[in-house]
Amino acid sequence: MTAEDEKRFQAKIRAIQDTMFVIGGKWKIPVILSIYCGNRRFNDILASIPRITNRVLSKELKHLEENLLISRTVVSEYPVRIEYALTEYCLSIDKIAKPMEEWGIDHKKRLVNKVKFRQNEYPDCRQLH
Amino acid sequence: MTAEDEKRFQAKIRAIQDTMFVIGGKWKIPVILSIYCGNRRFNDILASIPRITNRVLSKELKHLEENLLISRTVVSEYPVRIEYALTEYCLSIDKIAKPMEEWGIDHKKRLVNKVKFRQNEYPDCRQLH
DNA sequence: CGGGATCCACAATGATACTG
DNA sequence: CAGTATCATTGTGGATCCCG
Repeated sequence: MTAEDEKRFQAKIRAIQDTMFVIGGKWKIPVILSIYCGNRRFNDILASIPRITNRVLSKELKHLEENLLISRTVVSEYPVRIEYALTEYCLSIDKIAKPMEEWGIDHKKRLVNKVKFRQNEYPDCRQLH
Repeated sequence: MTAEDEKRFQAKIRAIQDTMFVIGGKWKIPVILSIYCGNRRFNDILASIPRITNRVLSKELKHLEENLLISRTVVSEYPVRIEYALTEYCLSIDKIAKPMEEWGIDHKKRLVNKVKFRQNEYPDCRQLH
């Protein structure tokens, strides 16, 4: 393995880690999908995702905003509202979400006989409207 | 949003979370790439990934083996060796790794002016050989 | 309503030592 | 060599309260 190969691999790892940093974790995809589904206000999003707390949601929204995936708009009416929306750019994550979804489905079939498959079961999401 | 849409979204979220559970986290991609690069023995892999500890590596290897991405073979010569290798199936993660890599690279360009981009800087990987 | 501040429990990780 | 065991530390998230 040459030094150039090394560099390529390092770059690859970093890029993948970057992606995971942005959309990885327990709540980012649910938050994005919640907004995608029509929830625009903090408490609506909060209510739509079972078991999430306001502190965590707050952090996640900030993170997603910093990464340009969502926008935060102060609507200055009375009373003042705050609205979240997906950015155009956010739709680009479908490029990764799709393959991940497909792989996840395939993988589950492969492990159908195993018990210890997933630790953090994603909760029922019945309130997504 | 109908009840069926709801179910579809729940399934989508779960599938993506499943994928992240399997290949997400700090070390799984580095471990896979290390083996891909030719490291087959525990201590070689350990030495090739900066800052990983044997305890964590041990867990990661077990996790990857349970998920059929790597194989663990006891070579009964004298002295006994243990060899890790990628499975054929493991190569299928390229379907996700590629899009993630590309997205990560694009995303970084977009955030070139932001400082707080990535928290856990992946270490220099100079010992990957 | 949209969060921030604080406190606390538990999980994840590191360091070090040890074993078959 | 290929890990496990133990302990200390850190981090992460939940629960709760509070505030403009």
